[in-house]
Amino acid sequence: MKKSDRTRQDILDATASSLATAGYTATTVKSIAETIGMQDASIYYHFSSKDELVGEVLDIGTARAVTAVDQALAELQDDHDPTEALRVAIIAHAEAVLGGGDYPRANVRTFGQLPPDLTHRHRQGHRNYGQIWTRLIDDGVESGALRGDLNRSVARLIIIGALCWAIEWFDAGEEVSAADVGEHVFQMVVNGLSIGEHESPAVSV
Amino acid sequence: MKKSDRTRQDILDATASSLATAGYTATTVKSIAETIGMQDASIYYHFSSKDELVGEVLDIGTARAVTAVDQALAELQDDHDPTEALRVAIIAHAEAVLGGGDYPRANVRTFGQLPPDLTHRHRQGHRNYGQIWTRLIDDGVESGALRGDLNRSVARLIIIGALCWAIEWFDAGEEVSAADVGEHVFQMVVNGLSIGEHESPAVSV
DNA sequence: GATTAAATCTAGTACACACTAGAAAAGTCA
DNA sequence: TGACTTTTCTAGTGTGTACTAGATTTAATC
Repeated sequence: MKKSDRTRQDILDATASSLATAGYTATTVKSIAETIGMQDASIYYHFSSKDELVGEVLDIGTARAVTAVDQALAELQDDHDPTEALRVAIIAHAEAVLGGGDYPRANVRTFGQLPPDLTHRHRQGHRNYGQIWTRLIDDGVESGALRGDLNRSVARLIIIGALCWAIEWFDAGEEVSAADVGEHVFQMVVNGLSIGEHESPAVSV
Repeated sequence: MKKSDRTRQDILDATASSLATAGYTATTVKSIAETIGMQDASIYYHFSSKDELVGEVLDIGTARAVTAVDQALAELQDDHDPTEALRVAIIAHAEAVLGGGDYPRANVRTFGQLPPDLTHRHRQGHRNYGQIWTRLIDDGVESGALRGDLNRSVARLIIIGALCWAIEWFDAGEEVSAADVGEHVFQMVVNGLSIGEHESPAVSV
C-alpha cells in the first residue's frame, strides 16, 4: 500500500515537471518512466492511460492555483479596499504559476495543446477560477474604485492572459521575481503606465 | 512554373489555417494534403520537410504582424504623442493576430509548441518584433508621458502577453471585435482600471 | 501529335507512440 | 521459511507519423 502511493506520487511529479517544461506532446509515457527509473509499461499499473495521468496533474494544478489565490485573499484584513484585493490576487497568481511548483505551471503551459477530451474535462475548473476574478473586478467597479466603462469579462481575460503568458518568457534565474511580475501587472493594469498622481511604488528592477 | 506556385501557396495557406486552429502537433502532413485534395507524399515535391513548411508559414506570419504594426505607426501624424503611438500599435497587433489572417495567428498559437529547431529559427524574428515595442515604450518614458519606475522589458512583455493570450479566448463571432480587445488592452495598460481623471472612452460593449 | 519536363500518385519504410499480456521479481506477513 | 500479494519487467501489438522511391499522370514545348 505504501510503495504504490510513493511511486504514484513520483509519476505525478515527473509528469508535472515534464508538462511544465516540455509541453503535452513532448511528455511521453516513456520519458516519464525514464525520469523515475522505470519501464514505461509500469506506469500503467498506476494509471490507466496517459491522459488520465495528465488529467490528474492538471486537476492538482488548478486546485493549487485556486488555493493560493483564495488563501491570499483570506489573509486580507476585513476592511481592505477592492483594489488591494485585486493586487493580492494578481501577485498570488503570479507566484503560483511562475514561482510555484510544476503543477500550476503544467496547467498554463499545456493550455491550448491538450486533446479535446482533456480540454473539455478542465473547462469547468477554468470557469471556477475565472469566477474568482469576476468577483474581484465586480467588487471594484461596484465600490467605485474601478472604472465601469470597460467590458469586465474582457478585462478579466486580459489580466489572466498577461499573467499566463508570462510563463513563456519568465526566467526564474533572472533578477525579476515572480512577485515582481505580479506587481508589474497590477501597476500597469490598475494604475496604468501613463503618468498620473499615483504614488510611485518601488518595484523597478 | 505557374501550377507549382499556386499549389505551393495552397499548401502554405492550408498549413497556416491548421496551425492557427489546431496547433503544431495536430497539423500533420497528411491532414494538410487532405485539405487541398492531394496525397501527403505530394507535399514533399514542394517542401523538403514538414518543419521547413511550418517555418515558412511562421516567417510569413511574423512579417505580416511587423508590417501591420509598422504601417499603422507610419500613418500617424508627425506630431503624435508617444501614448497615441502605443495605442495604434496595440490595436494593430490585436487586429493582425485576432482579426487578421491565419499566418499571424499560426505564429502565436504555436508559440511554445514548436520543436527546438523551429523555436531557435524564429528567435531573431521575435526579437525584432520586440524591439518595435521597446522603442515605443522608451519614447513614452523619455518624453515624460509614461512612468519610468517600472521595468520596461517586463512592461513590454506584459503588453504583448495580454495580446497574445487573447488568441486563446477571443471569439470572432462575439460582439467584441479584435480592435475592441486592443482598445481594452490599451486602456488598462496605459490609463489603468482605477478611477482617475481619464476621460471615459466609449469602448464599453 | 510527339517529346520532354513538371507534378502527383502508389506503395512502401522506419520509427515513435500509447498501450497490453503474461512472466518475473519484490515486498508482506503468517 | 513459505504462501500470497503487490509491483515491475520483458516482449510484444497496433497505429499514426514523417518521409522516400519509383511509377504514372498531367502539363508545356516543339
